[in-house]
Amino acid sequence: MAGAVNALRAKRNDEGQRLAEAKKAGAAVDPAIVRDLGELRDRITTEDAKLQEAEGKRDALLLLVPQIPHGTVPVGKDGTENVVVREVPSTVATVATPKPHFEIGPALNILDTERGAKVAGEGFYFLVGDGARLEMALINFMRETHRKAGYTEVLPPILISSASMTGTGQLPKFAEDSYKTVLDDLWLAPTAEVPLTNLYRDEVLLGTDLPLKVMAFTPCFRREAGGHGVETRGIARVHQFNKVELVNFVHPSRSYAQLETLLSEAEAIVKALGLRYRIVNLCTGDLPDKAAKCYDIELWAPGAQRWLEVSSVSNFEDFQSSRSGIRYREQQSAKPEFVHTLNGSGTALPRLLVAVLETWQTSEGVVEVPPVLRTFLGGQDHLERTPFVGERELGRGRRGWTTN
RNA sequence: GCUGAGGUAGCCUAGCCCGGCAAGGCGCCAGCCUUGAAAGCUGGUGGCGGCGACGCCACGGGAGUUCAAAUCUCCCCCUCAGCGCCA
Repeated sequence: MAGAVNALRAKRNDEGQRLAEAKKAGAAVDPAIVRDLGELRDRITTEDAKLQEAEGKRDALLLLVPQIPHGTVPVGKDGTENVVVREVPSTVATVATPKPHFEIGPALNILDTERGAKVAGEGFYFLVGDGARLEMALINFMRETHRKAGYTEVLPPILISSASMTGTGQLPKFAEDSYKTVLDDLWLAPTAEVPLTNLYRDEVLLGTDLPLKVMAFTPCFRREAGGHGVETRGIARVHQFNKVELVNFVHPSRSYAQLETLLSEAEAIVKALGLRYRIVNLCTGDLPDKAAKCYDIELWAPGAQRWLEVSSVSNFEDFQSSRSGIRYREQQSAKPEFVHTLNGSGTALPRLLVAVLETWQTSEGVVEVPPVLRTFLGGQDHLERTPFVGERELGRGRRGWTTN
């Protein structure tokens, strides 16, 4: 079909050229030829319209085709058949009856979900005082760790065009999972993966650029439609959270070796914090459509008695690069080929914060600061309670009316 | 947001007024030359299809006029300058 239109166009170009030359030579223009060419144009227009329509349908379908899982992905129907690759115990002595973060946080007044709901609604919260400082310390510890591992830090846009959302696979399938602005065609990034991967959209990288490692700390926004119940208690599942994201652009022949490296880079964070964690190889039934292979890092929250996913480390092969036109060329004469894109959270707050609070509590109302974070908290070795504020806190914070 | 000027190959630029195969430079690659290098010379250097000769597509994006559009018309996007607004 494409070939037929091509041939018609070839004829038009050829005849048109002859007409131009004849005209230049001063010959009279034969009206019959002009009429024939007009008819030819109309045929091209109608044939091309058919072709465009067919190609449009094909492309829309192709966007829905999932990535084929890698051979090392276990076959399974859902999350229950994921394979735990390894589990690493905490290096911190646990208290007899650890409390969940949603009790520790309010007791120290470093976490305020009630006022979060007041200001923005269900699924939003405030970190206050040392809660905010601990989160920033975690972020800065991660940024420094990854910078030393060779990452270039980026502060990206977090409002994202539809084209970029399509390039990384958020659209068309997951539109209802993201927030969209009303007056503009802009989406709130659900993850820094979107701006970071689209950094080099529609570009050809040099073979010597690879592997290219970029990271970004950003807020992330997710509607989490339908996700309510016991799992949403506290801040393990919220609409806005911070995350340090790692993205790699890799030569296809090295992407699976790089996946292991990326996993170890994300793992280094939770290990340094002394947390109990496990690595899970997602089975075919639980694997996201865009990923060819994906490891989850899950943290143990001793207070809530739950595993919390803090990182997904994935190889997308050319799923994203083909949608977003990210290619590389080995040498000038070579054709450009699609790179492989990988990404991993390195890692997501606030679940990391949850695990730190629950793991590092030493006794009633006391949370120690993990040693690796102390330089980021002015040398402080435990969290201070934030003074309670306002009438609603009477009776909790041992404050009262002024008495003079 | 307003006014004006712009968007041409990896980069820089000509062509646009006046429609008829996108010219040149830089950079890069290869070859020649050279003890080696530089310089110089020759060739190559957008995408898709084809084993290939070759063909089609491509001048920010889209629509239109025309036998024929980088060139004319309309809509949109982006960049820059000035003005306005603003953390």
